[in-house]
Amino acid sequence: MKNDQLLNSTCSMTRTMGILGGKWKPLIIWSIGKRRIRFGQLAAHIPLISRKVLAEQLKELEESGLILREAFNEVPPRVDYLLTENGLRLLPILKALSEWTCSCEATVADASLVKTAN
Amino acid sequence: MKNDQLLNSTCSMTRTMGILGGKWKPLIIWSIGKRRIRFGQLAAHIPLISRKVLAEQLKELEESGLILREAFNEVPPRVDYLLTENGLRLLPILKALSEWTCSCEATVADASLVKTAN
DNA sequence: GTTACTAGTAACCTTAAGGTAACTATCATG
DNA sequence: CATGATAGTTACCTTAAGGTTACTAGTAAC
Repeated sequence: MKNDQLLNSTCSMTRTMGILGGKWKPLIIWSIGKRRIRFGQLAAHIPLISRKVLAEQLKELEESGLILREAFNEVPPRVDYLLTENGLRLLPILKALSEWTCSCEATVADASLVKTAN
Repeated sequence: MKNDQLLNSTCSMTRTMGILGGKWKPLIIWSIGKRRIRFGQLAAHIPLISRKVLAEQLKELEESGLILREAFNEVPPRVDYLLTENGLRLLPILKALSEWTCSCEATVADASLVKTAN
């Protein structure tokens, strides 16, 4: 599946998957949050993703207009990432998502308690 | 990356990606919505996904407790899918996501209007 | 009595996604 | 004067994800 096909859909949920689909982008946006953060910090914050993939995803997020990349002309290199307006507007939604996950886990935990009680 | 690693994370956003990560699951949940829907209808509703992958994703969603599968013992076979409580609670969040996408597109459209005006 | 219909599944193959290791440049420290 | 630190990138390879085709079963319509 080419991602373009998702992006060109007339269904806005399908286009959403074209922008945010995959395993990493919401997590990266959430990890950046409201602060300015360096590449290395970000990589340390999300240890499950390799630096190569992180760099790729960041480039795509920049192209989608969700993050800004600020490179300083220093050696050793320094690059900061931060969310754009559009990226920031995603944060409360991501927060709701993560709370949803926790509440789902709570229902599962309750169910297993009941099971244990039998 | 094994999906289990995401699911076992201590970070709830990472676990969220373990549950909903990928390109299809939110779209499938959104397509089911509040109704009861047959496999074939669902496939027709999301033409970009193949039936094989759709079946796989539905199975995973069922295992995650987000959808229910009701098979009728008929020939030709009939199977209905519908959201569980946990699945239903996701709908408003997905709606917010899709509205977010539309509003992002609006800002891009505005920007190109400005550009055209120059 | 052939055909179509449905909801998958299995085998097989292709493509996308991800991982690893090596490399760059230059300044600061030991 | 060698070492380490940073933010990547490239080449190369592996793994995950997805697509295609063929197949099933029993009833209904033609």
